Amino acid sequence: MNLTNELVAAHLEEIGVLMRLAGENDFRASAFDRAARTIESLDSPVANLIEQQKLTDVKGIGKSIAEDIYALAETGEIPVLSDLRERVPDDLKEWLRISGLGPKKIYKIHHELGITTLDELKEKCADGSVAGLSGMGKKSAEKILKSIEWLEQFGERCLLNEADEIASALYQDLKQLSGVEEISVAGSLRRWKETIGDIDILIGADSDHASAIFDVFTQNEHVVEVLGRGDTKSSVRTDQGRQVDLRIVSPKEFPAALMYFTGSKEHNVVMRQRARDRNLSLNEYGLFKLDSGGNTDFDQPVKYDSEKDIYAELDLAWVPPELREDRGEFAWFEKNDSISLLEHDDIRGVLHAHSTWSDGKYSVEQMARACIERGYTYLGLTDHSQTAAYAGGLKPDDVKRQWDEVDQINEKLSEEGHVFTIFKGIESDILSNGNLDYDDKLLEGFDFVIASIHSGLEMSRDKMMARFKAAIEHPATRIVGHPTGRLLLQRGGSDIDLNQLIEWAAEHNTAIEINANPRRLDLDWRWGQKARDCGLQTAICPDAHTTKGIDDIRYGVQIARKGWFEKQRVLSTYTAKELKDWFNS
DNA sequence: GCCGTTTTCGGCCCGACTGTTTTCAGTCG
Repeated sequence: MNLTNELVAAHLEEIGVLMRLAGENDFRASAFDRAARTIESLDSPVANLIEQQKLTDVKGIGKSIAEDIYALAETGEIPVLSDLRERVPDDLKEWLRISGLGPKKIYKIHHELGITTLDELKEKCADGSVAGLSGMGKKSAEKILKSIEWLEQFGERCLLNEADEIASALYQDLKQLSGVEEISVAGSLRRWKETIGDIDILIGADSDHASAIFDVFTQNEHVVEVLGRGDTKSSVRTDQGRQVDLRIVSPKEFPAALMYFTGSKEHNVVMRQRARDRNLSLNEYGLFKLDSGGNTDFDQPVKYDSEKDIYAELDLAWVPPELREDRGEFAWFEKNDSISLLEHDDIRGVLHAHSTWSDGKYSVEQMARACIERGYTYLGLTDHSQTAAYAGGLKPDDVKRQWDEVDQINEKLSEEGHVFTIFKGIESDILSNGNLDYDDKLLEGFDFVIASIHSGLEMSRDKMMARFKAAIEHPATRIVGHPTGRLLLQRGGSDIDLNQLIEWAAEHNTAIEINANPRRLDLDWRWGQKARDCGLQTAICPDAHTTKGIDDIRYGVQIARKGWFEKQRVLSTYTAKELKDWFNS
């Protein structure tokens, strides 16, 4: 059995979840969580470690979990998981998504009322059975019902752009209030995760202003429900179904609080452990010495003025928020003062955009002018190829007419004094046999080809990889488009071996795009370390179908940063001349 | 379940808030 890292991680993670639901020791469950994340972020195949019987060399994998993985490799299953699956109904996992319900309460409700489905849970909340359980009450039952309603209407998470819009509006609203000395978005939005659950906003203000600030927050026009309100924290639900948490701390404590509320949880756990190792305690108010009993001594604070100071106390350089995922940042920032990551201003041009020739909404000229307005110096036009009939893909004759039009517009723009180039590209379908979508002669005429899969996404892993291999080996292919084909919150991607794909692409001097459309963000940032090790090139591709779609580049830049991409490995930072040379290299 | 140059056993990150309680467990981030 060929075990992938993702598959092993998924098994371990499921054990962790089911253990909690089965009411078992939380630390034990956490050990499986940690092991899952470790395996997932390995940049070599776990299969090698299995073969060499070296699993326990990996930190966080002990004898017991190693044996579980060996069992998985040999028999295809893990006894402890099989056992858990029998004991814990699958439906209960769904309940974890309900806010206010954790493993303990789920365990209690399931056991004492003998129910497993979401519908049964709704019934028992409505008829008073849940309220009758010890430790639960009428309010708990109401909260559960309400939370299920929200969940069914809006889902658990939203796309990055939606969260970004909600947060920006609230940020603007709060920023100007009197007493607000510091304000920042925190949480997963500050870390630019690809999807967002709750939105976190942090304010530094003296406590006598807090009440007035919370008043404005809870009375914002988009707020439909106030979920909670204390002296330092308030949570609301907006009309788009998102929960927003606002924390107010004193300006002095702002840096520590910002670090704390930015997370990730995993990053914070390591930070606190590092503090403990240095006889300190880290919390949202700062760093403190430990007293003789090993407890936080709030009378002995360590002075700091910024996040940077706090990292420095723990022998680390400042970690950009995007990298705070406990995926290698500690090793890096122990040894290095900083990291050179792609910046927004580095982007010089737009690669991957559609026009009215296929399924875009604007003409080539309109798209080009929109790029110019935004200060970009080239447009890599890539309409769909002929097989994408649903998207108005170009027949060979269309291609030649489009080339003529591009020549004319290039000339016209040049006459107007613009230093701007439209590159003749195509987003060629990778057919099921791995061929590109035109004959070689026509393909040669393009400045560059983005090769993407749009159909047959469900093929087996082996067949998908054979398709990609053939496409990458084709001399015309310069960029691989949205490799997994996932649509965030809608459908998962194809089953492919991304580690292998990255190796192949890097070997053939072919780039893999970071599709910047917030529904895709594919290549996923989690493969950033592998890409870095292989020297893979990428491009920030808005996949724009409208002029406004060009602005999605900003999400792509953030994801590239999150994937540890530096400027030199991003084609979109090249000048038109450099890019042309690279296309022909 | 994992880990350890103070430890092979006994820890494992920490505080706010809520709802249920009369002192705290569970959830959340």
